[in-house]
Amino acid sequence: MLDDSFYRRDDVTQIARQLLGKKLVTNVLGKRTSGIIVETEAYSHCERGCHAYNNKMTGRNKVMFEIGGVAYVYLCYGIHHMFNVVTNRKGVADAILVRALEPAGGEQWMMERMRVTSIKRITSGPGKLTKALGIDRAFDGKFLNGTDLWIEEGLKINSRRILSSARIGIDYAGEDALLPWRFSIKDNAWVSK
DNA sequence: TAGAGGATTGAT
DNA sequence: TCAATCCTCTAC
Repeated sequence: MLDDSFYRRDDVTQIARQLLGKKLVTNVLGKRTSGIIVETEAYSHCERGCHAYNNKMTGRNKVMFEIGGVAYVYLCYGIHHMFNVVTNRKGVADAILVRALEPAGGEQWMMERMRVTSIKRITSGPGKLTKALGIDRAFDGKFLNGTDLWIEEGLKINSRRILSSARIGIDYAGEDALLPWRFSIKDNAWVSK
């Protein structure tokens, strides 16, 4: 279990890098599933790609303004749940989208939830990993140190193995869409395409 | 209160 | 390339 101080820091891109290799665990209806985080994206209230750009608070994103260490979960395209880690101090809306995991426990439950018989690419995308781990909006605003959702130490990732690139699917953000705030583990097969 | 659109995915 | 699918936000 990570210490609260891990999330309550100022530099969201630094935390996004350090989340790579950590293990995300859920325990939903007695089915424990987990995966190593292999891809993240940082979002800051200072740039237009963020739901809370310019400190705009709405019913959906208000959890982003909470203290670092809680989950921000919302529905996208009416179909997919997105899981984010809220960072920074209360009132400062920064968050990190977890985009892909490498399965690391409970694969049989993930396959059951996804209705597939192979673990191939089962968590390689933000909408897929939430479904595989049973994450939905019931987790929105929950602390990441609970008994049904938490993040713990996993693998040590050498900084030379971390790639950075532009974030996905935020063309509306103008030049902020070009910020290299997407981080992934080099040559990992579970990174989204 | 109506209308537009989204931090995606998988099939065509 | 396109539809699925529904909640959120904005404007009227």
